[in-house]
Amino acid sequence: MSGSGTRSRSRVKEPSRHLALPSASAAAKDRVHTGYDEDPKPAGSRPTRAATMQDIADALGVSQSTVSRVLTGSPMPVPINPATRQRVVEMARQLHYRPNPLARGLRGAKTMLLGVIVREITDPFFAGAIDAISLEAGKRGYNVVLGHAHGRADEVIALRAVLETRHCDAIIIVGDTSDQPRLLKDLNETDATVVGLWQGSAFLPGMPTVNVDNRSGVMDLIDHLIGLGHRSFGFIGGYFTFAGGRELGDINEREIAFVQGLAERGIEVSPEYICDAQNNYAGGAASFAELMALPRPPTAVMASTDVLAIGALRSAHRLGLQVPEAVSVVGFDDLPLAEHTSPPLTTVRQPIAEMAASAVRAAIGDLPERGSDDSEPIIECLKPMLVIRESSGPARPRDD
Amino acid sequence: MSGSGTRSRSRVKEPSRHLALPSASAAAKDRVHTGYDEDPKPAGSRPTRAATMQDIADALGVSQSTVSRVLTGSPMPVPINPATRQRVVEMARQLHYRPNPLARGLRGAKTMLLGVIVREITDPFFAGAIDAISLEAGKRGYNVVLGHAHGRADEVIALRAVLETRHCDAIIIVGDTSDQPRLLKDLNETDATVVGLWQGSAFLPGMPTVNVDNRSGVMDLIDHLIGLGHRSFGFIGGYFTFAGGRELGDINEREIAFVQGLAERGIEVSPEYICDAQNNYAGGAASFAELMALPRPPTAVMASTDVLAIGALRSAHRLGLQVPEAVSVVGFDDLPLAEHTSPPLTTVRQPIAEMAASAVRAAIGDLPERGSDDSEPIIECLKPMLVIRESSGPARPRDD
DNA sequence: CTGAAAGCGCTAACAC
DNA sequence: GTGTTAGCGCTTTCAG
Repeated sequence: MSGSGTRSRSRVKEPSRHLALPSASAAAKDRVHTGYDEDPKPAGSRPTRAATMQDIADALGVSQSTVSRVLTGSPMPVPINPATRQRVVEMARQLHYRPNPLARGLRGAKTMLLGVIVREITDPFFAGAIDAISLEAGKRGYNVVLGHAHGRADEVIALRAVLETRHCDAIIIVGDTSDQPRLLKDLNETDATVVGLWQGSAFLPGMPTVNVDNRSGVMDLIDHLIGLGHRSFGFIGGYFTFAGGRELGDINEREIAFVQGLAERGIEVSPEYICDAQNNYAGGAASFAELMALPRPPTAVMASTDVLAIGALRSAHRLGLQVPEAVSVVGFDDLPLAEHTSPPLTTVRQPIAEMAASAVRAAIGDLPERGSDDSEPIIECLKPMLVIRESSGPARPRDD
Repeated sequence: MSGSGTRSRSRVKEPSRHLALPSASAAAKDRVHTGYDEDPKPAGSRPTRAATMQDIADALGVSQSTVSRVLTGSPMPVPINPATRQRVVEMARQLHYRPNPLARGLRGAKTMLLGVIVREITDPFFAGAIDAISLEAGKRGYNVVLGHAHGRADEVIALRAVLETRHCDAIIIVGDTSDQPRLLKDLNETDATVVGLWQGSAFLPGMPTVNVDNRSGVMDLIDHLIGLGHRSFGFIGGYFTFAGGRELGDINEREIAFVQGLAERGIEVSPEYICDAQNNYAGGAASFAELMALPRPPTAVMASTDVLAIGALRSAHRLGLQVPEAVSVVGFDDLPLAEHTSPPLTTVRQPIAEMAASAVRAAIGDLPERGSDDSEPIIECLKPMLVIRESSGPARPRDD
């Protein structure tokens, strides 16, 4: 059967297709003139073109659909002759066959790509987040496409790019984006599922979101500090350059929780005890110095992120201030570095892995086997955990 | 002309396609079964299906190829009636038309995706590298697909995934992979360009690679230290868990340069002065402690990465050793954190941005406008720069 | 068990 | 200027 009506659309190997096939079938008359390339191979660079199913079919004298059936995977809807199957598989390997995901995608298959939009990879916290997400995604056979916002203006563009290029089955937005109204609007025009992670309180209605319970973390910190005798506090907020000076969701929530929580404990904090800085080491250092320069500096400083806290620690060292003897410093996040600073940082640990897992689950569904469970909450809010180390200690006696 | 033979493949909106079209156009008579969408929208979940060119064409009563010509971009090979163009553009917007990259890709278009395989995103150095790469790629309209190796076994798999899913036009491999022979072999079967970044000396012959000049950096450090009077050195090498205990390319090169460079200056270092550790803060701390526990501890410790050096700094602090008075500590990389440690770290700065730019250029060619320049070297090796801060100082007088 | 045929959404060579 | 036609590589009926 390999001789006669075996083709129709079964195109023939032309000189143009640089792929050494075992044999050339006899259907040359079928061609109209594809005009597709008389071997314009530029300059001995690219290796041979990837083999297609048709190549395998032609080489074997079977139909392309048979090849497809064999190679297409397990849920064998149609029984196939073991012998044929065997030959196909063999030839596939021999030809280094690789399925073309684009073609599969066109037919409706998933791309197995998860888009992740993030503000700063360079921020150790987000780096960890990506790590966790990509690990989780990997478990489900997904790869991560990074939509990286290096600056305010770029963000929208990055996102558009990931969207325009609708390669992604789903998208996770990491970090607050309330300053990017268009971004979220755009997202709604995608057919991909969009979920938010660490969106602070700024999530979009209807968008599945997973957050940390910032208030809970801050309260733990406050109670810990108050328990140590502190009554005078400083706060370092943080923002990213391109957020237009606005604080971002989570950090903003932490600041509010700080002020409110203290108030609930009968402690008022005046505005000069609250600093804002760029969310990086230098910003934390500068703010800390500002706080210490106050007429009556606080005995405890709470930084809204570990990065800021680490900057503060450095600043204290430079100022000759012992931590925690002279001032206590606490952070938020519990970065890997937090236990290796001098002194090790008291902070609040975010359940990054769980949060990432949750977000990924919301984005691309449960592990392959399981069915979807629509009863899940749209907004999840996980509690962080207080981690007491050495940067917090008894309040030094007030001077007054 | 819009009336007669207008379709053939111009398929009709069937109930299955949930897309609300503005009007039924004159081509309605063509329809075989107009029921164009009883809006069978499942259950208020997914928004409407993305519009296709055909949808636009049908709505306007023009041919799909006309739509394609209009929407396909600038290099207008064929003149189009401004009026038609206008209507098409308008309808496209109205229908929220988004080109389907998969279909375009099938037709041979680039995916505009750059694969990046990296060992650890969590390592601040690599995080910075990704940042730089993604920035550079963005300038060319490319997005980054992360192939993340969370552990030894996974690496090959991650890579395969990125390859299997041949979405990427090119791939950059960040970090040494000589322990992954299969990986590089696999890569050769791809039709995407593969370039190596920080491959150490382990690059694959023929694969474009860009590296740092590790020897040059180490020599700078050595000379700096010798200039300060140091004669007794310790070295902290590093490896990743899954590299099977082997040191990785760059780190390995640094160790060799360390030993050789010192030898050239007439200084021999015995093996116990060379420690290996996992390349993280804890590893650096442990190795430093080991070194200090030696009968005659070195007066200067060179860590092969800043991460290790930062761990060492922490260890020194815990041991009550002043840096640099008691010991000098130097690193390699110049992480953002390096200038915010206590004391700020003397290290060697890698030209990350330039290296990333170089790699991206090698991977996806020059900026859109420019033509390709084949005269470039396959292997580039950039020189790092010594950055002297406060963690290095005069050698303390020898006890003997 | 296997082949033929119809597209997925888009580009491009060819007609009028 | 615009329509027709042929696919890109693969999945999926529908017929044998």
